[in-house]
Amino acid sequence: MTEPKGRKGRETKRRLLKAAAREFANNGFHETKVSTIVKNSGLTQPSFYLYFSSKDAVFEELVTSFQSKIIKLSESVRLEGGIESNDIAKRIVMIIESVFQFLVQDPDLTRIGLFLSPNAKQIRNELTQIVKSNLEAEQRLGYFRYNLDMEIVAECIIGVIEHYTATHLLSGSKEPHILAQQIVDLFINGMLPKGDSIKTT
Amino acid sequence: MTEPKGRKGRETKRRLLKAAAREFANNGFHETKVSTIVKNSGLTQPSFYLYFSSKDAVFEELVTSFQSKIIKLSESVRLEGGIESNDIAKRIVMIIESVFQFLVQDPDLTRIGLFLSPNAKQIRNELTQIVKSNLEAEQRLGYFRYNLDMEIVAECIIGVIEHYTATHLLSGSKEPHILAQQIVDLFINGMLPKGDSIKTT
Amino acid sequence: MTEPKGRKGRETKRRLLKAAAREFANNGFHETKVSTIVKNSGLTQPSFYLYFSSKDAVFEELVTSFQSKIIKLSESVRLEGGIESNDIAKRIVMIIESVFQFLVQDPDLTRIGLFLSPNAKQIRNELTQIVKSNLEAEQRLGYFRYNLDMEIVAECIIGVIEHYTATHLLSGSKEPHILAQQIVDLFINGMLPKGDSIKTT
Amino acid sequence: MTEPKGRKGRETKRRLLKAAAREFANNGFHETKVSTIVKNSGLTQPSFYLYFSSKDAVFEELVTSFQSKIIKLSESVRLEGGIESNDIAKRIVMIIESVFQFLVQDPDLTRIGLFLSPNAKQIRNELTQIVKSNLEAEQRLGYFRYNLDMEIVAECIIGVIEHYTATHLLSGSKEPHILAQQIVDLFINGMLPKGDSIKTT
DNA sequence: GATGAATGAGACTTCATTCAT
DNA sequence: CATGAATGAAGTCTCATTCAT
Repeated sequence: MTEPKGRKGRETKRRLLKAAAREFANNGFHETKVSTIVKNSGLTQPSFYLYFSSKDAVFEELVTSFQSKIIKLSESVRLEGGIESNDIAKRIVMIIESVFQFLVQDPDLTRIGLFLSPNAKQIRNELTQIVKSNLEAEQRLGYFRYNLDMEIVAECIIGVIEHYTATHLLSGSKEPHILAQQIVDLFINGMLPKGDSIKTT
Repeated sequence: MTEPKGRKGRETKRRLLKAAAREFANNGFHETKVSTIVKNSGLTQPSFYLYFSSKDAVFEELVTSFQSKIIKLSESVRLEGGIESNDIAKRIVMIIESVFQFLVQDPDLTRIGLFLSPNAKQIRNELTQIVKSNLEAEQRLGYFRYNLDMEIVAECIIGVIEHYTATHLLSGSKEPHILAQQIVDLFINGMLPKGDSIKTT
Repeated sequence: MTEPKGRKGRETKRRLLKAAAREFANNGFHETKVSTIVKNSGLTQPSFYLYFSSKDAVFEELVTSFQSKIIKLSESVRLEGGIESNDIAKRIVMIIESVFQFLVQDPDLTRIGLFLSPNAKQIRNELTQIVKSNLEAEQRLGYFRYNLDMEIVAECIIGVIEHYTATHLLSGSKEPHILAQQIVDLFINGMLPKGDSIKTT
Repeated sequence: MTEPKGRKGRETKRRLLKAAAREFANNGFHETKVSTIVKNSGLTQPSFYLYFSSKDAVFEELVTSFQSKIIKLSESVRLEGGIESNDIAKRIVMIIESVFQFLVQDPDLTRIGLFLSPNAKQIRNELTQIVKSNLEAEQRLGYFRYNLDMEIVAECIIGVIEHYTATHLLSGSKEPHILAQQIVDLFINGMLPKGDSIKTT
């Protein structure tokens, strides 16, 4: 609750956060018991309340941490946009890969921020908007079909990212880089054999 | 716990299931209390245990119900596949639309079966496999690029379906038919202007 | 929390209220444990919460009960005023005695309502106002010195009542009737030998 | 726990006592937390235990302090009694006023010693005895009605003092001197118009 | 088929107090 | 003289579940 002042306190708090993240990610908010968290941190229950005002508070702190990290990520992505390579596909691959890299880096936190948090919806929304505005800029430059609604595209990409994160990424059964390439190939080139095109309306 | 024999019993059980579904869908498993379910059904707690052996049991029953319905759906989809028109895009649109229609039909049940259930992962897997095998059949017929890994495509489609279901479908803010068209257009034709093609590896 | 519906429930609630009153009266709010209350009622803790939403709630219910009883008392006192005997002193004795009788009737409740409740101050205030307005009426009829501030008198009487209630009445070491007589004698006739009078300002 | 030796130590202890008194007076014993006391003293919890062996100990120390001060007061009152004027009413006014003055001087301590302490009853008893023996002496000198039980009178006076202390004195809404005059007037002269006298038994 | 009443088990949280520095 | 960190003990409350009618 009061921020720890010495090295030992900071260390203890980190341990608690880590243990909490693991429990939340594995068992969800309600199945996670404070007693388990402290046991896994080698502490007793009152110590927990030395660092967090409640069980909700740790959860919140983890969510906030995820949120602020993801904001940093999206900013850095935007920056790289400036040095933009002339190969549009490669650029998108890189972006998606870096998103995957970020998400896979701390799987517990990702599961909490992206799937467990009540804010999750809002976080996804923000991500969608970022992707959308990026895509629209590129669409205006002629890289993409002019008649494509980039909102839809953005939603689809986010959906795919969510899905893969939940199913293959956090479990480590797919490589971020390869995955990004395959997804982008699909979205960029579509499913038809080369040269074909179909009207769907 | 034993199946109700009389008409009144069946009716009561249905009321309980409905109330339970609403609570689970809105608040999740743990936030849902048996006391609330029975209150909303105009019953008392012991009555609840006349029809279900536990809170877990109702939840399970709802999940199972969703699961069996979705199996029926996928079978009917496969059947229609046999009689189908030669326009591949339209066919896919129809399939996806019918999935959306199914999911939107009972939003509470969908949220439970698709997002809340611990089986959700497995259910999604099954769906993915069905989609994949369908797509592969069509790929062999030359409808799709031969070098496309249909596992990837299937996963992406499922991801998109999940995402839209969670964000726009259950809330009623998008029409299943239009949505299906837009998604399929993207997947079929890709994002590039007509005629272009890009190597992503 | 929900009012008991059957005879057994009402009986149980009464038992809880009684046990609670005894504990509160003897040990104060904080030293009183719900666990003790239920033990003394032959129940388990959850049963307590079947009848009261919290520990605060029982306390409040007891205070309210005291408060409403005292209001009834003061009304009945006012009524008796109508049949007013022509002996003013006797009338006052009777009133004070009936107050003592009331307070001594349920000592636990009295201790709670008069000394432990955060409302106690307010309750005393109300009592003071009632006494004061009664006295003023009698003052206007010429029974009392015209230059006496009846607010002061009322406060003194209430103070004395409180004091005796706390020290001798609830412990049973003084008889209400005799006590009332002695107090009234003092207030009415003062301390001086007959005929004397002293200026105090 | 051991008495502080240095100047700084004594100063710190005084700060703790003061903070403790304020908390106890405002919130009662149980609502008062050691953590709050030390916070308001700009100290940490272990420091508290450097000066007091427990929470009970500080409280006790405050009560004892009040008690010893009140003993000094009653002694000084007795002394002044010896040198006193022959105007009995004025003398009593002065005594009561000096009691009020004393009580109002440190309101926190008064609230603790007179109302919060478990010893309060005993303290009041002692006070009552002192007042009683004083009054009896004066009664023997013929100042007061011979048939008046001075125990009763003493109890009443103490009751009134308590009441006014709790309601108007500590809050500052009445002046000690004026209050004392009005009370004494009532007790000395009674409520009847001059010359009247009533039998109450 | 239904209900009023009761409970076992366990979760979160608080607080006075101490350890080690 | 003082502090950052830690803990034992205990209390309030909740909830799924069952008993007895």
